Amino acid sequence: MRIGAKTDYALRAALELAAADGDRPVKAETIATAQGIPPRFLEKILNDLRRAGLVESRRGVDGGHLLARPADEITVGDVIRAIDGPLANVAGKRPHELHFDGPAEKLPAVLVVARAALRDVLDRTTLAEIACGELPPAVAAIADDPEVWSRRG
Amino acid sequence: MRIGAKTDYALRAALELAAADGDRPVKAETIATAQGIPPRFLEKILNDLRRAGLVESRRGVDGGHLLARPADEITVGDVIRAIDGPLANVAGKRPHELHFDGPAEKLPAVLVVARAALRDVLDRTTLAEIACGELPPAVAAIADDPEVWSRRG
DNA sequence: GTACTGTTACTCGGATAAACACTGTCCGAGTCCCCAGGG
DNA sequence: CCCTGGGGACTCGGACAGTGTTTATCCGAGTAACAGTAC
Repeated sequence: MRIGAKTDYALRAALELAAADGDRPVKAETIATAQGIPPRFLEKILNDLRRAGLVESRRGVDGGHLLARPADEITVGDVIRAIDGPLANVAGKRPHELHFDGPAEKLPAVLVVARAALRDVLDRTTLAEIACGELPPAVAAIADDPEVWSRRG
Repeated sequence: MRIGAKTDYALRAALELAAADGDRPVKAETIATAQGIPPRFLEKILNDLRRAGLVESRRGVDGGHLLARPADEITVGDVIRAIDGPLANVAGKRPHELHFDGPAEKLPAVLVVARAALRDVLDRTTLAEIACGELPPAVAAIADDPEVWSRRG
């Protein structure tokens, strides 16, 4: 699970929009200073999110950006996919498209299960839940286990 | 979860070693032709695996490579970490090292849980289990669900 | 009052670029085993 | 039978290169709201 700076920025920007969720759009620069994101780069990112249908933009005075859907209908997985493409890929292919011979035959199955495990977390948690600090019960239960935080990565 | 060609090669090479697990080493080129891996590149990969302590090598006639530990004590996660570094990183840091202010405060918790979910699959499944086609029950149960294979990823 | 025009503030989209990672190749050097040959 | 030397087979390690990705930056163009102005 490699998450680049761009995707990280996108997630935090989306959360900033989720928190400010009124009718009034939020300016790119407001988000940039709030989260310490390079302003010009952030514009590009918001563009990507807009093209993915997650964000809407308004030009002109008092313009800015706002979420295209309610914050409780957008998941972390949605944002990651908008920036990075599919959650899991192996050498450029999706895990379920792989075909190996010999002892590696069952390897794709393991990777597919790993992808499912990721989805189970990332597609279950919405921006609204993170923004107001109340994670889904299944996620919060694991996050409360200190073991999960300390061990090697 | 982005897995590059190199990590993919490493996994398949390790499985090839797991399957041939006798005392006699396997030549790099044998593995390369069996799995369709560029031979020179594979040598580099086997070197990385050796430096990570997963593989041992013997030079000379009848030399080659073999697993440093029994195949049922090496997990998929071990191989991925040997090639790629930590399973999860966000903008170059480990998920549990992140600190955000404002609405993104709980984001690291979600990512840590996602990492734990990945580990739960990748650190549970050993090379031996894949090589002989018998996945751990918890993994096999999910892999048998056709839903997991078809949906977007 | 209405229509027109200009200003301002912000987004949109593409061009540009440095740094880095990925994928793969090449080659010389090191090392081990086996066999041959001599004592 | 033992010892020694050579050759073949294979790994070791690093240098090198082409390509693509990441992480930005910059700038001109588009556009919406608002204010001011002429009729």
